Amino acid sequence: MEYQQAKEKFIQTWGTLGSNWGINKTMAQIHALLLISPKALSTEEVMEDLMISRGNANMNIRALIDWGIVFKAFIPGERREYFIAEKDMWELAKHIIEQRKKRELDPMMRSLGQIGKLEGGKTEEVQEFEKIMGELNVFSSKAESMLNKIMSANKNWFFNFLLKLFK
Amino acid sequence: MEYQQAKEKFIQTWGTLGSNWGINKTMAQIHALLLISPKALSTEEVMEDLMISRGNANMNIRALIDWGIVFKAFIPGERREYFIAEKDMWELAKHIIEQRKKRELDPMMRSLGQIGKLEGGKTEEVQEFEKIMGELNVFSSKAESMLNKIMSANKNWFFNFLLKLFK
DNA sequence: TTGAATTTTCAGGAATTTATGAAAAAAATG
DNA sequence: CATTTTTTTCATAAATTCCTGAAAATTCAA
Repeated sequence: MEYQQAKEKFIQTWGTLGSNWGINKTMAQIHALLLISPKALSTEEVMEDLMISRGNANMNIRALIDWGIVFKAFIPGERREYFIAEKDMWELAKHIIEQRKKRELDPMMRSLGQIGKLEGGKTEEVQEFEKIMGELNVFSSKAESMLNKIMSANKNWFFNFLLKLFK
Repeated sequence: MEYQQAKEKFIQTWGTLGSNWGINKTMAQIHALLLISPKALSTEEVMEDLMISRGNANMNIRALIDWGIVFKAFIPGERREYFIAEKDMWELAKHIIEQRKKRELDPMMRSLGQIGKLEGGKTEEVQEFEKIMGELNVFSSKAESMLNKIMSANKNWFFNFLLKLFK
């Protein structure tokens, strides 16, 4: 396959994946473009490559920066801003998971936390409700601690590797 | 808080969570309703409780069944169909993860797999592209094997519990 | 300062997704 | 079978999300 063709396929695929997971397609496509680009790109270049408007490019680049998976790159002698993506897959996954947790799961658990103890008689409905809420809490805290373990395990893989070498 | 109020809050919250993650709101709300319901509900009851149309209720209940997180319940002497949700949080998570992987991640990886070796000279772009593709592959297979381990670990928690009791 | 280059914002329009409701199909009853 | 009940389908409407482009704001260099 030819490079240009492969690149387009990747950008397209990454965009579809994003939109399936509630991330807007353009944002995911910009991310894909920066991910495979060996050098930092300007807003101008992103606009041209993906054929999107300035407003769209700007908004989505900012959003990627907010997520911590794209950074500004300072290019000496250049006035415009250039952008580059986080290329380490584990860092990338870590940031995405952290952000989504912070933005969506935490508010949800807080919202459910507000429910507190239910008044009135313990009807069958109320009992079931309280049971499910309890299980949700247990689940979410277990899942969180596991994710933390996984992420720190993979962050320290090099250290672990050294450890194994010498043990 | 009163039961009815808590129930509405939960359904609302679960619906928002779903739509953030690319699952349609009504589907998530029906799921929430069935999750906290101690008894199986009919399409009629779902429609009434969530104030949605028959078509909408039907389509989304079918989708939940497709996902393997809602089942038909046979109620003796009843003509209509009744539905009940998977209540075990780990089973629930397992099904959702499996399905999304199967429906979205696997096709993506397959699509990227089609890219194969790139023709022509190994320019800087081509090198970077191949590097990122390689890392994506490593990442996705590692992530998959970890998820499998986690899920099976939690499936066997009772066995592990017994093991600890006697060790 | 001034003015050119660059970035940001946002109202309105385009595109996509989701819901409705009535008709068709299917299933159960007798 | 014929009839009634229940489920499914799908064209169109409604709602939501996303994009554009031009104007406003900001930044920078001289």
